[in-house]
This record gives sequence, structure tokens and C-alpha cells, in this order.
Amino acid sequence: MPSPKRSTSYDVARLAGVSRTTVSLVLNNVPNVHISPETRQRILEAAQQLHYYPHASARRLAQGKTATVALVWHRGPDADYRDAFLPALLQGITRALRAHGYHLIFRPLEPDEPDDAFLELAQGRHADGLILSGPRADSPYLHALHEEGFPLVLHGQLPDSEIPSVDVDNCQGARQAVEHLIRLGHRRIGMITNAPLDYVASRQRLEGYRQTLREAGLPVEESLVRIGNFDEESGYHAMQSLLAQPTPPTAVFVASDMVAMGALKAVWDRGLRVPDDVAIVGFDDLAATRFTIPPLTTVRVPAFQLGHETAEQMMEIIAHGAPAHPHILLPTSLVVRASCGAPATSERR
Amino acid sequence: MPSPKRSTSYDVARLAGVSRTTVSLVLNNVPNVHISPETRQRILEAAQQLHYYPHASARRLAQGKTATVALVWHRGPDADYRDAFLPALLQGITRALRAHGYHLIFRPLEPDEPDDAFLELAQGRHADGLILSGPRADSPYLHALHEEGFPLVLHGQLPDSEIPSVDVDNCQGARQAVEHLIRLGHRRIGMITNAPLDYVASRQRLEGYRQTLREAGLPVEESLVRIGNFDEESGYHAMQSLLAQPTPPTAVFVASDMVAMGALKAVWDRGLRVPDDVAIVGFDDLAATRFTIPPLTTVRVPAFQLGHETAEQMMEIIAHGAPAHPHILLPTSLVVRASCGAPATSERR
DNA sequence: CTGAAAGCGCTTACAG
DNA sequence: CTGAAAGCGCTTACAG
Repeated sequence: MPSPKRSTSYDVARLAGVSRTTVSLVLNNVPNVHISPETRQRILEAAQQLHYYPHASARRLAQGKTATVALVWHRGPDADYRDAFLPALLQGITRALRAHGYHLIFRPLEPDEPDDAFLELAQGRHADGLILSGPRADSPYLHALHEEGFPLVLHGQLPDSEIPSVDVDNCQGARQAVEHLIRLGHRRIGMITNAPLDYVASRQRLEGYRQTLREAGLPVEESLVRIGNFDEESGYHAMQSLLAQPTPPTAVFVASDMVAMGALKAVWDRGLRVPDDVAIVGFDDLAATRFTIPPLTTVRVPAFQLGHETAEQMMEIIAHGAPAHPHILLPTSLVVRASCGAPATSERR
Repeated sequence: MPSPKRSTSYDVARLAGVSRTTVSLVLNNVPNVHISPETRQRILEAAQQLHYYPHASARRLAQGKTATVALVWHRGPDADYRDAFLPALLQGITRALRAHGYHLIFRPLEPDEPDDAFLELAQGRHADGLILSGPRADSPYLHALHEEGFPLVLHGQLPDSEIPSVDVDNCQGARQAVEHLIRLGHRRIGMITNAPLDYVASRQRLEGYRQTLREAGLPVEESLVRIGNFDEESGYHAMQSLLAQPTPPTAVFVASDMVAMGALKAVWDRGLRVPDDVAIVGFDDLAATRFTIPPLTTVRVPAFQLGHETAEQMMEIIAHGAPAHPHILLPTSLVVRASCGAPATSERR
């Protein structure tokens, strides 16, 4: 059964004895338009009585904007990892958008979809702007869209891209982890990356690790670095390989919690103990890190703030064109638990 | 700078030398309308040459539908718990919607928002249907919306509600957990609920536990039941209380993984061992359960399928009105790890 | 097989 | 301070 006929602004105008113009002006609270309080009141009452709600599609067409932003969520080999941040990120994004009266379209991009499948959202003007999370590369489509002036914000980074972006400060995060280990007295500190080095975050975390060693006057030995690949298994093998050396590291910075869980297991399986034989610091602060043995010291990624800041960036672009600060990096923080062997602040189980 | 002027169906019509009607017919592939292949071809080429994409807002207004569904995500005291399922659920929903050409609006409802804040989506026709996840109660608003014939699907259940729903079979899940413990030889099996009993899922899981004991000829003792409250702390206290009894249970079904993690800790802190002194089976199959000590045997909730089925339910309602099966329950499955003490299939660390 | 015209329900200069 | 009219860009009976 069709729903009872919706009332239109015309119905409200007739009932209130005014024109549709006036109805629109009043209901939208248009500023600098003085309308007598009585008229205003009459219109408000009529609208209420008729259960009138402006039709979104009609508004959008007339206004030429959708008051909607879309989040394009790339699913890659790091899907599990990124999914862990999705809820907090979404909360940050939607909270910020709501404050500006915007809605969010969520659009995951499956691995089997063409890389430009999300363009439809922009070309068909389903949204006024696109937040792109985890794009693989700066495709020509993306570039063209940006050149056209269509509002775009990257969550994450693309090398040499002019598209505004918001990301976590990967280099700083790595520094916090490594500085902490140095402060605890470690001199032979290894690293397992979160992912292959064609990922920007991977390179940045590695660079942060190297910088910190250098500044502390410690040697940077390539033999202490292994490349992780998102999952526990990669961490397991990487740690095995590190421990198999003649002089293994006494501490390892693993740039991903997921990878770190595999690394933890590798230490155990070799009959060694964390943190006594090998100290470990992770990256991300996933929920599960509180339940590992021992609980994992890690670098916290502020997912909610990332979402919030990304959406605010978008709002600024929609309102004023280019943003004041096109490339934003959010600070990380170290969460000290037991796996690093810092006794004072650890949360031992 | 404003983007270069978009071309309209009028531009395409002119370039192809036809009317806008024909353009629309061709581009939308309207069936049972025969148009000469040459004309068709000419229109397609014109559209491509002009980079023409139909304007979504105009289409929506003309067609009277948005091809959009909104997911209303209630954030309550169980926010952390539900967030764990969000990524897989979203993937299930969007995958199903996409197959029908629909988009998804994600709309979290914060605790401080009025309970009917989501109505705006329906009243303003921002979407053609609403998926409500975790509504607290069958509010009059909800009822009115449903009476009007507006497409509504519940993810979860509301007692005595006529609104179509999709949920996991909580009772079956509880049975699988308890039957497994009985099969392992346990006779004194306790239970800690996932939440207070005003939550439907809580009541159903408790009922499944009781039924299973009864059918196995085991006594149903209220002294072996405790009420959990979503978080680890509640599980910690509940388990303490169970163990403090003269004859504590040898196994406990904890109807939530999060609560079960607290319960695990309580067992350890009392100097007992899992599963040797107390066997534990959880519920949900959260990612973290693989990292607890020992890894948790648990009842798997099929989050992706829940999302997929919910969206399919919505599509059916939008297409044909009332669905054939208004209340759908999806099956759970037992994931055997180490905490239950079943040696054969355990995944010991 | 194709076109002229009305309509979807708003907003917004433009007059008065 | 308020209204008549045009316009947003499509789709869809209705004719021919």
C-alpha cells in the first residue's frame, strides 16, 4: 500500500495563506529576510499540522547540492587491519559531518571492482565531496577529478599528490616507540615493518626508526630490519629470522600490532620470553593488544580524531575551496604495557 | 573555482539529434521500447563525448525514489561490543545493496541524541528504507513509520514487534555451547549472561542454556547463573561470584566474548586454570578471542551474512511490500579452541 | 519507433 | 515585508 500522500510546501502555503516563497524562507530560516512574527508562526503551525517535511530530492535539485559526503573505503590486502579502525573512524567522520548538517554515504570498494568505480558518486553528483580512504595510487581519474575542482580528501597519504590529506604521523609514532626502547637501555633494536615498502606508511615508519637510531648515535644495521606483510604470519617469520642471527636484537619495534602478535608467538616458540629476552613495541593499539601475552606496548593511532579531522577538512574545502593546511598529520602516543619491559607503567596481567 | 559546466540530457539530445525522451529511454535501457540501433549508438556516443552523467538529484525527484537505504546505528552501553561487528556487517549490507544498485547512508545515533532523531531520514525521504540496528524499544515513532508503509527492517529483535527483522539465532547458539560442554562430560555448568535481561538477546541465550540442561536431564540451578553487563569487568565479578560458591561449576558458558575475557582473568586470579579447573565457552567470535590465554572456544555470529540478509530483506520489502519471511534467524556455529578443554579440535598456542 | 509537454517539489532572483 | 514566475535536470504518460 502506498503511504498517504505527503504534503508539499504548496499545501503549507495555502493553509497559512501565504506563498510558497514565504514558506521556504521561514522554514529554512533564511537570514536578513524580515517576516512578521505572526506570519512566521502561522507557517510553522501549518507545517506541523500537515506533517510537512521538505522533500530532500527536490531541495537538492533546487539548491544544486546534496549535503552529503561519501566515504570510499578501499579494501586491499590490508582489509582486516583497516577494518579494525573503521568504527572509530566512522564515528569521527559522522560526528563532524552532522555538526554541519551533512550525511554520509559509505561506499566500500571491493578488490574485484575497477579502480575507478567510485567515480560514479562524483560524476552523478550523489555527494558534494569524496573522502578516499586507502587509495592505492594517484590514478589519472583521481587527478582529473581534483583538477575539476571536485572536493576530495585523502585519509592516508599518496606520494607527491596535491590532493588534501589527513593522516597519522607515522614517523613520529616510530620515533616514540624506538626512543622508548632506547630509554629502557636497549642498544640493539630491530624492526619489522607493517607492510611492504611500497606502502607510504611502511616507508615512513621505517624512516622514523632509522632517524631515531642515528640521533641516538646507534648504528643502523640493515640486518636488523625485516619486512612485514599485514598479518601475524608475516610477523612470525620475520621474528624467527631476526632471532636466528648470531647476535639477535634485544628489542624489536614491530610497526603493526597484527604483525606483532605473530612476532610474540615466534619468541615463545623459540623458548624465549617477552620482554625478558626480547622486548617488543607494536603500532596501532588494536583492542586485542590488551589480551596478548604479555599485553603489548604499542603506538596509539587516534582513529576517531583522524575521522573527525578528515571530515572537517572536507567541510572547509566545500565551504572555501582549497584548505588552509592541505596536508595534516595527527600525533600518535605511546601506550606502555608489559611487552617492552618498562616496569613502572606496565599493565601486567 | 566552479567545475566546468556539466552537460545535461538536453545537450546529449541536441548533439545526437533526438529528443530528451529518447536519450532517457536509451541511457536507462528501458525495456520494451524499440529504438533503432543507429539512434541508440548515436546517443551513446554523444553522451560519452560530452562526459554526460545523469544528475542524481534530478533523477531522484523525477522517479520519486532515492535508490538509497540508511543504516541507523544505535550507540548504547554496548557500543564497543557492537562496533566489533560493524565492519563485517557493513560489508554484508553494502554488498547486497550494490547488487541492486542501491547506496548506503550510515547514520550513527549517539546516546545524547533524541530517540527519534533518525526519523528525519524517512520524513525527508533521504532514503527509501531504514535498517535499524540495535533499537532500544519499539517506540511509537517507529510503529507509526511502519504503519505508514515506510520500509523498515530491524537488525536485532524487538519483542512483539511486527517490523520485519533479521537476527542471529541466540537460542541455538547457547545450545551449541552448552551441548558441547555436556558432551565433554560436564554436569555442573554455569552461565554468565552477556547483558541484563531486558535485552532480548540476553534472555534468549539464557533460555537456550536452560533448555539444553533440561533436555539433558541436568538440574537448572539459579545459583549457577550470573548477569553480565557487556564488559570484561562484569565478567570478572560474575566469575568471582560463581567460584566463591561451595560447589562451583566445572564449566561456564559466558554469552559474550568480552565478558568471557573478564571471566578468564578471574579464574587465573583465583589461582585456577582454564580449562583444567574451569572450562569456558564464549559467544561472538571476536578477533581478540584468538589471543586470550587460552584461546577462547566460542559461538560464532555470522556478521557478514547478517548484514547481507538484512539488506536483502529490505530490497524485498521495497520491491514487493511485506516480505515472505518477516522474521529471519541466522544460524550460529561453534568455534572450538582451547578454553573448553576439548583436546581433539583445540587450537592451543 | 520517436517527440512535445507536463510534472516531480523545492529554491531563488526579481518585482513590487 | 511578500508573491508570481522561472528554473533545477531529469522521467513519464500521452500522442502521433
